[in-house]
Amino acid sequence: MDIDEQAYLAAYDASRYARPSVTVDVVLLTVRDGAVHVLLTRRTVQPFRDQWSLVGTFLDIDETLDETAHRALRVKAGLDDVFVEQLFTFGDLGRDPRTRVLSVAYYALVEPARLEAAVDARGGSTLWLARVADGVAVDEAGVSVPLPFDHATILATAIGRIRGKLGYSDIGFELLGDAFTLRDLRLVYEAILGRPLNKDSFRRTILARGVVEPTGGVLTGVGHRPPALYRFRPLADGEV
Amino acid sequence: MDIDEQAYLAAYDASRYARPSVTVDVVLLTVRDGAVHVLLTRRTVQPFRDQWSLVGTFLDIDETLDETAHRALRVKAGLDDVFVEQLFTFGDLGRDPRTRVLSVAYYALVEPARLEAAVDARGGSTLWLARVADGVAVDEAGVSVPLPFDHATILATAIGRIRGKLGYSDIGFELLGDAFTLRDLRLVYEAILGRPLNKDSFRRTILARGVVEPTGGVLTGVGHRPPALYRFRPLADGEV
DNA sequence: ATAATAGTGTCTCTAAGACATTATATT
DNA sequence: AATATAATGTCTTAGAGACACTATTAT
Repeated sequence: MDIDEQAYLAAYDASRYARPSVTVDVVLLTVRDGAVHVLLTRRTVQPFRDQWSLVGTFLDIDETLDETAHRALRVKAGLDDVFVEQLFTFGDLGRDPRTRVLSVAYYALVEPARLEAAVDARGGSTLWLARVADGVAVDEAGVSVPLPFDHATILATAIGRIRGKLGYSDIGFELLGDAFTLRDLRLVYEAILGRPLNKDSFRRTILARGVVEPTGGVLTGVGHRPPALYRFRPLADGEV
Repeated sequence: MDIDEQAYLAAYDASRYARPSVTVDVVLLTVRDGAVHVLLTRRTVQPFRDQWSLVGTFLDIDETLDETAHRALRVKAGLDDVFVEQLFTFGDLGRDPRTRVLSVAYYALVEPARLEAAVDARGGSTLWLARVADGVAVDEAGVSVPLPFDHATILATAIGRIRGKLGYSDIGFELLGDAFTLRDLRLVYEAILGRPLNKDSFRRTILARGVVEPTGGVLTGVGHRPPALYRFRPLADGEV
């Protein structure tokens, strides 16, 4: 860095350019009872006060985007150590009635037990694990839930993204606990894809990929032949 | 919207929250001579003055992110009507020495003839169509070119993304003109994937997908049997 | 014993790789 | 005529769907 550049940086005034506000909104998903669910939080402030919305917060000036996503989950849902991945940045002009606000959207995947515990801890009036049908949040009666801002678009985008990533990544395992049956795994896949999968091919394909290994245990008390339990085994670099 | 909400919005002060600066940086790619190339522009201002960088600009407060990407291409490279798609938003703390700057990165794909015309129009001292090897911009001697900010990461991310999208989208056709041979198309795929493809399977797979149709013409003057010319045929909705 | 799902084995079908063969231009 | 690539056809191989059959538990 030369003298010119040092002088330039010292004199730099960030307010010369108009700057938008930036939020991070997180689509926190799980699969329960064969259906995708999204964690919604009731807004306590204007605008859209009392409406159910995605978990989000304004970006702090000294934290990375990933850190903002984790902070939103920690503060708004009491969750730590959640798998998150950046989804898309939404920047349409009218998307926030207050002012120009960009939303850097993330999706997060977590096993249902942890989400249910989070909802129980905060109480059902502030958190709600809503079912998602065809990319739309719906209530118990199957009626679609209106979401503020462009959160409906963000949710639908997240569903589309993880649907696509399911085939070539290991994100499906984020939605399961430490031990699971191949049936559990298949139900997760079917819920996300929204269609049934061939039971036999699924077993063969998953086992052939080598991404799961038997724990040695079986699941008993199910009224039929006990299925073997598996755990996720991340493939070593370069391993087939 | 109720009275409370109207009053709230009227009184809203965006400066309450710290706001980052936001740029849009575009990875403008093409395939020429069997290799991926990226359009770089020489920086005329601090920081990193005179270094080659991606095409980018600060977000205007009243334009969408897509519009900013198109404006960057128009102003910095003289290109209109280019295919662009959002890539990822980069927000690490130290990525810009001036202040906190988010970069919403895009990639753009265009046929080589248009890019060469753009470089010729502006002159080689401001624009450079650099070859990309293994996700890294290199000069004529194959030596890697240092890029400012985290532009090297952005470029590598773009290459990875289009590599993945090649299999399940039609982005490959953005890199070709109106009429092309199946060989041209295969060379584009091979350049992006960085590996040779089976010639026969490629022909069969592409034709079976039905995304190209013969123009009726052939390419002559090639010293061997003239190959048929094809054009891109976007599939109708629901069409296999 | 019955019901229900787990798990194995086999056949078929489809798509891709390998390779041989014919076609048609330039030189 | 020689050469180079286009284009077609056939054989093989790998993986997924379909389905039959056996295994093992709870009730």
